[in-house]
Parts: sequence; structure tokens; C-alpha cells
Amino acid sequence: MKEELAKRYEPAEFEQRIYQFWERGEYFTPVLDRDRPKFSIVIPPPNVTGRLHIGHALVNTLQDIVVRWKRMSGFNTLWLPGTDHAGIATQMVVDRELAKEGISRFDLGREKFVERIWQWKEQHAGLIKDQLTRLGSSADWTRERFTLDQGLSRAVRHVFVRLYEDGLIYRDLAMVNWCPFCRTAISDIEVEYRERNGKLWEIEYPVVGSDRRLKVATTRPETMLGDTAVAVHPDDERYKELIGGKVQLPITNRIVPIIADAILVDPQFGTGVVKVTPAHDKNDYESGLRHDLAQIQVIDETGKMTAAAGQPFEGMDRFEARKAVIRRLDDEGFLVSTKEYANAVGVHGKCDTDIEPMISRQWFVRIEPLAKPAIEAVRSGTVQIIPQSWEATYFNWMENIRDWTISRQLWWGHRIPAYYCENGHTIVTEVEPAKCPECGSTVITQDPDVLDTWFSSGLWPFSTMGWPDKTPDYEIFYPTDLLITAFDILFFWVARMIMMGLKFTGRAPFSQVYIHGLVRDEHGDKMSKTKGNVIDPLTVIDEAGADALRFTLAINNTGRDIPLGKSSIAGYSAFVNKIWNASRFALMHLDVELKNAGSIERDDLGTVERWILSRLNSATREVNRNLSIYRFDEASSTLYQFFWHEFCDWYLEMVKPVLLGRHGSDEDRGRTKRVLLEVLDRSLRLLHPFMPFVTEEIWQKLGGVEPSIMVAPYPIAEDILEDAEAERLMSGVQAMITTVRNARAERGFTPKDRFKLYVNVSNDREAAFFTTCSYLLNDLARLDATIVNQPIPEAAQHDVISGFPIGIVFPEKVITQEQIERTQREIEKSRKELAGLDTKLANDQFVRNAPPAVVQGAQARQIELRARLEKLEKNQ
RNA sequence: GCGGAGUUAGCUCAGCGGUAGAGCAUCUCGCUUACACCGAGGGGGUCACAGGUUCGAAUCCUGUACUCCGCACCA
Repeated sequence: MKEELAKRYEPAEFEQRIYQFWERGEYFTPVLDRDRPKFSIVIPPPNVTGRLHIGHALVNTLQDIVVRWKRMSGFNTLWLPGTDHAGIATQMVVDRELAKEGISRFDLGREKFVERIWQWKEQHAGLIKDQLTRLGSSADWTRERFTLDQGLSRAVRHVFVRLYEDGLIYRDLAMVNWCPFCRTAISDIEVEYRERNGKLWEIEYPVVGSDRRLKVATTRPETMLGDTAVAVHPDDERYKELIGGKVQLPITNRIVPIIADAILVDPQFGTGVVKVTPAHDKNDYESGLRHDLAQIQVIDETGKMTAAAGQPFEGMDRFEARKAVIRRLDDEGFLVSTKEYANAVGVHGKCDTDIEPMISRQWFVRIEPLAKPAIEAVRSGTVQIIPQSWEATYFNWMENIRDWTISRQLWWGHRIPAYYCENGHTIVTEVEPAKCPECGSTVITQDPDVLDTWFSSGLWPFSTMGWPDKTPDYEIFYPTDLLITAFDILFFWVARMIMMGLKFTGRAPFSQVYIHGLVRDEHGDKMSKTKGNVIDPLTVIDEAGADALRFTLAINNTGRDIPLGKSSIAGYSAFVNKIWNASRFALMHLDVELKNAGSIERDDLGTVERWILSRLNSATREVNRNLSIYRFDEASSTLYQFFWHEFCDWYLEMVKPVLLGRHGSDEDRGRTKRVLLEVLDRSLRLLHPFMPFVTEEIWQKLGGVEPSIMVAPYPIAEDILEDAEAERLMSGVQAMITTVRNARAERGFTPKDRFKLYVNVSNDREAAFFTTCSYLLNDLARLDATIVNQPIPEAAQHDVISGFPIGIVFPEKVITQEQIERTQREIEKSRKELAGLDTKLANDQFVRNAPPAVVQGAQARQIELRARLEKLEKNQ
């Protein structure tokens, strides 16, 4: 093992080489073995449009941690990667490309346009993989899927047809959310509401056959061109006698009825009179159905006014028409007032265009029958949502769910497998029919629309595994075990997968869902391009390495939002550097390879070795436990704490006197090296899921049996390694060293000044221990002698450390003000604590009710404090 | 309006019934042959507020005040 590590830690030197090494070794691909315990997980497919952002880095880091942990723990592990065709988003990207060439998709035509997107997709799909690769994702690329792949498309058609046959899909004329920019219908959850400062206009409608005018308020005056009624509340005394009467609409002069509608109108709100536009407002639409009102469409699918809007409005954009209508109303004296008004406007999240409610014929999924079992699955615990607080949100949404609009007037996506013959018959079938089964007509056209992207994503956990065929993958790896994703797609994706999985495979697609938070900047603000606080994961990887980024994300992942800033990445990058250097130091002294190092005989081990193995063991237990409950933060900080502050700060320092030949026999040296190798090996394996690259690079130099650390067994805690006695004694030694260092600093001595330390113990074993370990105290606390069980000179600085009375004897009596103050503070603190304990222990209730361990602890502490106070007071 | 979450050290957050923690920042000392992306040491909190339960509350309950996030409504 003469191969040394490079002097500097430079991740760019080896990360990509290591990844290629893994791929060549095919370590990401599981075996098709039904008998081995398996662990499977599917990636939340990023959009093919994709450039990965920090959120992707997070979700994929978390998945990779779990996947690597499971794989090392002996599970036959599959992480299935892939991408989503992302209907609207992708279409928009290509649209924009075309715009640069000065053409639109309509100039190109559907076929050419879709061809163009495929070209674009082929060029860009590899980017996602490259980026995930840079992160270290150990996904099985041989199984990479795309939602528009043939197999997945077949699954989509199959599902559509079955849902149709089961009466769960229907086509109907209804009011939907229409995006005039994208020219498609979208579902309710794709509408986002933005607070906006708009205006509220009050308009008067003259009552026919009377001098009265009814005052209505509106934020969308252009829709009045399509008004077909005004409504009041049936019990509203102000308007009661007008019900059944008529008003004459300004501008169009159309005569429309005054109706009574208790659902639509809140008499307390505004004037208590509502204009009714059944073709352009959801509530008005429903009111229109109740009262059999005409629906006059005045805005078309591109957001322009129709002929029905009349002149001069026809052809105007809806916002332009708004101004024109107001001007006209004002001119003609119907406009009463204009007020500033803040309200929430529904916009299409993808393009920020105001949604236009519009009546159109669309395909819908009848959702309630699917939602019920999906609610039950979570309620019964078949699917567990972690953290559990998200369950409430899930139930809230699922219980109020409405039918899902699945047709999209786009060109990029899964074409709806519905066909219409010339005689108006509808045929829904997986394969294009040659003739109409009802009338035999061969003049058949397919529905031009495509399906909502989430329709295919909803099938992802099983469509990617070959379903509806019973493939080996499907049989071995479905259902999956875990899904890791962000809360913002809980409804879009997670809920739909559960519904579809239950309906079509009879099983929930995963048993656990882990929901992570949003990555924010260091002050907790959302990252956004306009704020300029965006952190690009690839830049971070280039600068600090993937391991530092991964560890930073993991340790900050507490289950809530994750604050991420340059300084915190720098902090954990320092940690990776520390691992590198500590390993480099160890490797400089190690001369055996793991594979022929032989086993460790516990009986030969010294206290230091038992102690570090015991500490490592408890870290091992904590890491495994926390990973099993997805506490990535706790697992990583356990490793951070152990490796840096126990392994590096104490253990390596304690081992130096032996390794560097200042102390001990050759046999001691051999044993020390053996244990050092063991501890380093285990630490690297524990760290591997979090920082795969650096651990592999170092571990390769240890000469293990396995070809890669990623297939080496993950350490598990072993009771035999636990050693409470060693831990107690070593923490005593550590505390003594700290006390001496402290005293040195406070009295103004330099590191070169040497003192004597007296330690008193109560039994022979302890005496033997401190005698054996005196070299450690002398070395680390820079003493010239540690004297065990001799009377402590009065002139010494007295203290009681971990129950051991000690005394530090200085060459000359130097007492600084700083030191006096500190002693005083220590005494006061101890007195206060002791007083508290005294009252507590004098309290019968406490002694009787508190657990015995707590009472005993308090008593022990009381004794210790008394002894310590007595000694401390001597120092004054 | 309904639901959820938060309020702990200068900053960002853990802890969630038994002596107040971490990282970063800050201050002092030190380039000791793994690492100055370092080492040693220090300072810093009446755990938002008010009640209650308990022998004991940052931790459980109730209320108040802010903050954030969903969903619904908005003529």
C-alpha cells in the first residue's frame, strides 16, 4: 500500500473517472433474482427540457443516499431513471426556438412540428443523464425510460381504454380553464392564483319599463358583451319586485332577464346584483344551467373578441376590449365608478397568462371512484407519507377532488386513443380501427388532442417496468418501496400514481413517500432568477465537488425547507477536505492491505482502541437508524461529528505518539495500524452513500476485497464493540487535557512551558489505566509528567474532572485576572446547579415520582458537584 | 374562510418531558512534518408572550401575537 493520496484534494481530478469505473463495473444494475430481498425506487422524471436545478440536485442526492445505503446493505437494488416529455413545457421551448427563426408551429404544421420536437429531444435527453451523473447518481441507466417510449405509450392507451370501458373516462361539454396563450385546456390544479392590483368598475344597467338602474360591479367589464342575465338574491328586499323583470344591457342593448339565484348571489356583498356571463365565468356558467340561460361566447380560444361581441370589439384582444368597453360605458354615462381593487387572478403557471374560463368539449376522468381507495391506502398505512404532517394536506385535497380534465389541445404528447367515424360514432381502442364497429364506415379520424402529461406520469412506477406485461422487472421490482419527491407535486403526481397504481395493479405503487422541502437561499428566501440568488448545482460541483454539495444538502435536510448558501457549502467542502487529509495521513503510515490484514483480537486492544471502536460503533448505529427513518440531517451530522471531532481531533492525535515512534513497541505499532485501518475502512463505508466519489477514491487505496466501496457491505452496529468503560475513561482523559490546555492559556503560559499533572483515582484498574495512558496526557496536554495517586500539592490548581480529583502544578504561581474571573464563574455555576439539585432531591415528590435512573443521576451529580466545589474553592 | 407549519445563540436551524445544542459568524492564541479548506481555547440564549398540566416543561395542553405555505372565495 505505498500508493499515496495526492497532496491536495481536487475532486475534479477524479470524480468523472470514478463514475466511469462504476458504470464499467455495472454496479448500478440489479440482478434478476426473485429470492433476494429487493429495494426499488423510481426517479421523479425530470422534464426533457431540463437543465437540472438545485431542487433536482436535492431530490437525487437523497435518492442516491438511500439507494447506495440499501445496495451496500445487501438489497438487490434498482433505481430506475428517466425523463418526462412534459407536454406544454417542451412544446413551449421548441416554440421559442421557432420564433427565433420567425415562424410559428402553425406555419410548420403538426407533423413537422412534432418531428422537430423529437429532434430536439434527441439532442437534449443526454444532458439530464450527464447532469445526474455528475452528481453521482447510481441509477440503472440500462433501464432509462421516457414517457413517450413505445412501451409507456402502450400502457397509456391501455389505461385510457380501460378507464373508458369502466365508465371512468367521459367526454363532455363543460366549462374548463383555458389558456389563450397555449391554446389548450388545463386542469384545475394547473391554475395558479396571483394577487394582483386590478380595478373594480361599477356599471349601471337600466331596468326595462322603469327609471331604475341596477348597479353591478365587475373586474372584467369586457364580459358584459356576453351577459345573458343579471341576478339578485331571492330574499333581498331591495330588488324583490324586480325579479322576473328585465334590464337592457348598455352597448349591445340586449334585453336580459333579472333572475333570482341564492347560490350565485351574496346579498351582503357589493350592490347585491351580479351580472351573469354563462360563457365566461364558472359560477355564472352554473347559474346559467340552473336558469336555462343562453351562453354567448364573446372571447375565442386565442383571447380575442368574437363576432358575437359585436362591433367595434370583434377581433380585439380581451384586455384591449376591456379598455374599449369602459371608455364606451363612460361616454354613454353607464360607468358609475372606478376603484382600485386587489384580487387573485387565475393564471396558467407555465406561461403566466390569465386563464379564460371557456366552454369546450373535453375528456375527463371521473375521479371520485379512484380517489376513495387512494385515501384509504394512506389512512390505513399501506402508503406512509413522511413527514406525516403532509397527510392532512393529502386528505384535504383528495376529499375535495373534482373531475380531472385530461385532454390538451397540444401536439406533443400521447394522442388520445379515441376515433370518430363520419357518422359521429366514437370508438375508443388501443389500436387504430380499420372501420367503425357500429356503422362499418372506414372514414375515421383520431381525436386530435393529446393527454395531460401527468396522465402518463401517473403510471410511471409500473409503466416503466413493462406493465401491462408481466415482465421479470415488474414481478421482481413492483411495487416499489419508496418515492422521494417535493411537496409541490403531491397532487399532480403522487396522488395520481396512488390512484392509478391501485386501480390497475391492485397494489399501491410504493409503500412510503418521503416529501422533502424546498431549497432556499441562506436567508430562507425562495431562489429566483430575478433575485439573483440562484445556486447552480453544476457550478457548485465544478468548484467544490459533488460530494460537498451532496453532504451540504443532506445535512441541511431536516424535513423542512433547506437553506443553502455559499458559506454552508464551503463549510462542508472543508469537511471533505478533512476526510481527504486524514486519510492521507493514515495512508502514510499504513502498510497492510485490508484483504490480508487479518482479524482484530479484542483482548489485545488498548483503551484508546476500544474507545474509538466503541464510538465508531455508536455512530454506525445512529447512522443506520436515522437513514431508516430518512433523517438525512441526523445521519450526516453523526458522521460529521464522529469523523471530524472524534476520529481526527482525538483519535489521530492520540495515535501519533505510537505511529511516529515516540511511544510504544513495534507490536503496539502494528496493532495501532491495524485498528486505524479498520476504523478508516468502516468510516469510509459509512460515509459512502453521502459522498460517493471521495470515499471511493480513498478506499481504493486500502486494498479491500471488493472491487468497489459501493458494493462493500455497509457497516452495522455490533454490541461487542460497545465499551462503556473505555468511553468513560477516555472522556476523563479528554476533559483533563482540555482543562490543562485551558489553564495554560489563562495563566499566559506558552505551549513550550511544561507542568505536572496529578490525578487521583479510586481503584487499581483506573490507576493502571492512567499510568499506561500518561504518555497521552503528557503528549496532548504538553506535560512533563502525569502522576497517579500521589497527594496533590496544595499549591496546585485543583479540580475534579469526570469524578477524578486532579491538580495542575505550575512552575511558578501566576494568577491572571482572567483566570480568577473564570474560577469565580465556574464556582458560581456549580453552586447554582448544586442548589437546584439540593432542592430537587429534598423534594419527596421528585424522589418518589421520577424514574430511578434520573434520581440516581441527580444524586451522583450532587456528589460530584460538592467535591468539585470544594476543590475549586481552594484555587481562590 | 378552511387546513398545515413556524417563532430556540448575530445568521441558518436541530432538540420536542429530566443538567440549553450544531454549523456558520465573532474574539484570543498557535504556520506542532495529514489538513491554515487547519489546530487549541473563549464569549454569546430568562428556548415569542400569557395561562395551565406535571415532582419537573424549550419539549404536553389552551389562548394571544407575529411569519410562512397549501386550499377555497373574491360581483
